[in-house]
Amino acid sequence: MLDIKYLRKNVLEAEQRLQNRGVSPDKLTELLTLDKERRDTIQSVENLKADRNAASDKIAYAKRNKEDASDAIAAMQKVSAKIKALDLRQTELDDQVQNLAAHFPNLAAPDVPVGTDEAANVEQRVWEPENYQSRPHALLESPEWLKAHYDVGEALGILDFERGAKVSGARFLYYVGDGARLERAVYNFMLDEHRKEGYTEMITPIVVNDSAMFGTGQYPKFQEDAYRVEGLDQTYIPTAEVPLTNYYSGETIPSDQLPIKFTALSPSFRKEAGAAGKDTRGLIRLHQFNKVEMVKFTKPEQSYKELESMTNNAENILQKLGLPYHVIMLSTGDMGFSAAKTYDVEVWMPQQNLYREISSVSNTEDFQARRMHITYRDDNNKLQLVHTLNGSGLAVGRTVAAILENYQNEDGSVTIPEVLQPYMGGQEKLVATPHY
RNA sequence: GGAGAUAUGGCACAAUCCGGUACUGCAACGGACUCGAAAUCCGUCGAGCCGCUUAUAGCGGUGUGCGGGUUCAAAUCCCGCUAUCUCCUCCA
Repeated sequence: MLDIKYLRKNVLEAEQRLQNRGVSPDKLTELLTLDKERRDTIQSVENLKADRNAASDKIAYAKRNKEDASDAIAAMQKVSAKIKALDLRQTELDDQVQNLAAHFPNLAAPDVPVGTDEAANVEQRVWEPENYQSRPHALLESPEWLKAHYDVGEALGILDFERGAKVSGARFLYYVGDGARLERAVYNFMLDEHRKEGYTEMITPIVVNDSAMFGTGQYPKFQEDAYRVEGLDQTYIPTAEVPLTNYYSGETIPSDQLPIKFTALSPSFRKEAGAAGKDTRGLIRLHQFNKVEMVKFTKPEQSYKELESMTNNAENILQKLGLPYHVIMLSTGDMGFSAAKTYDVEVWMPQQNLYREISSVSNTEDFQARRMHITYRDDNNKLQLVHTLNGSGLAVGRTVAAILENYQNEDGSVTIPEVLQPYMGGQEKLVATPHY
């Protein structure tokens, strides 16, 4: 949620910044008009209430002295009727202002490139392992035997998309045998790495209420992509960002505890409405996938430093796994609803010959904190909104996909990245196993 | 799932039956005493949110778990909801 006082006082600047995020200036005018009417109504009703409070005192005083107060009561009956009508009007206007404001995306930080889509994104840096040139995957033209991760997985008998579709539907799968073991190794490795960086590990509810979904900005605008429990005020989380960030909703965090860092593995559920036909095969786009998430609560002055370090925490995982990647800064048109600034980390997929998003790290500044009412006390003991950040660290399924493509061998086997071998009982390779 | 109870400031509580300025204590803050501190004494203290204005402040509104209703007036009466506790039932 944006600060309506800021919008009121900086109309021209706000119009421009909103336009950068694809919001027409008309919307702002509409909001501010409603807001003005709302404030006028408040003033009228508050004057009446002040009168009524004074009159009520007099009535109470008269009654205590056994005096007649029926004239005053009759007069107040009329005033109260007026107050009731105005209160009703004010509630309507409050709702309208809130509903409208709830659909405004966050404003972008000043250094975010302005653009309408991903074409305006700006590459920040590229990384690949030192010995990467020695592997065939780095060749500009992939060798013929190089397979897509889903073909590797199916040939090894460790990914079963068919049975996933049979039992659940499209975009669901079973991991089988070493596949399940590899997935488990990957997320255990990620959680251990984040723990070393000072993140507190959490296991969260994976069903949350509407107010939590509103708090992080999924609701009210993006309900069609969510798995909502029918007839209940509950939704299967699209990301652990929701329960992790809402952990402190409505609370004041003691300022000496900031910054606070959480990490959690959770399944993520997405309907992928509007993505029909995209990435229909493999682990890239599923209705249910595992993700290790990172969340931070910080003071405003430290949030951008923490954004950089959170991005580095995501990169660290890929570096230790030896997977090539690059980091891009998203443009104003490509960022998510709640973000003020976002870095995407994209991993190299040699068979597709392109980078795929494997992590998205955002600073939402006080946008989510204002929706959730998460505050701290500053040096003057005044309540201020915290800044919240979130990032994937990383999408587990996509990491498995990247390993299968980057570490596959000509004989169809897959070498297990060294850092994962201790998590797989010392196993060094995935080879085809008899299957069920 | 069934029955009962509870929800009031940072904390602990009173007022609820029978509607009329939300009591008191602790904590906190300011001051006195003291070389200093403790103790003691005096004073202040409804957080947050909203609006207005002469804007580091002042005034007003709101505010007794949440949402409604009745009333000139609701912590108090009525309806709905949520959470917590106890017991029963069930269960991993």
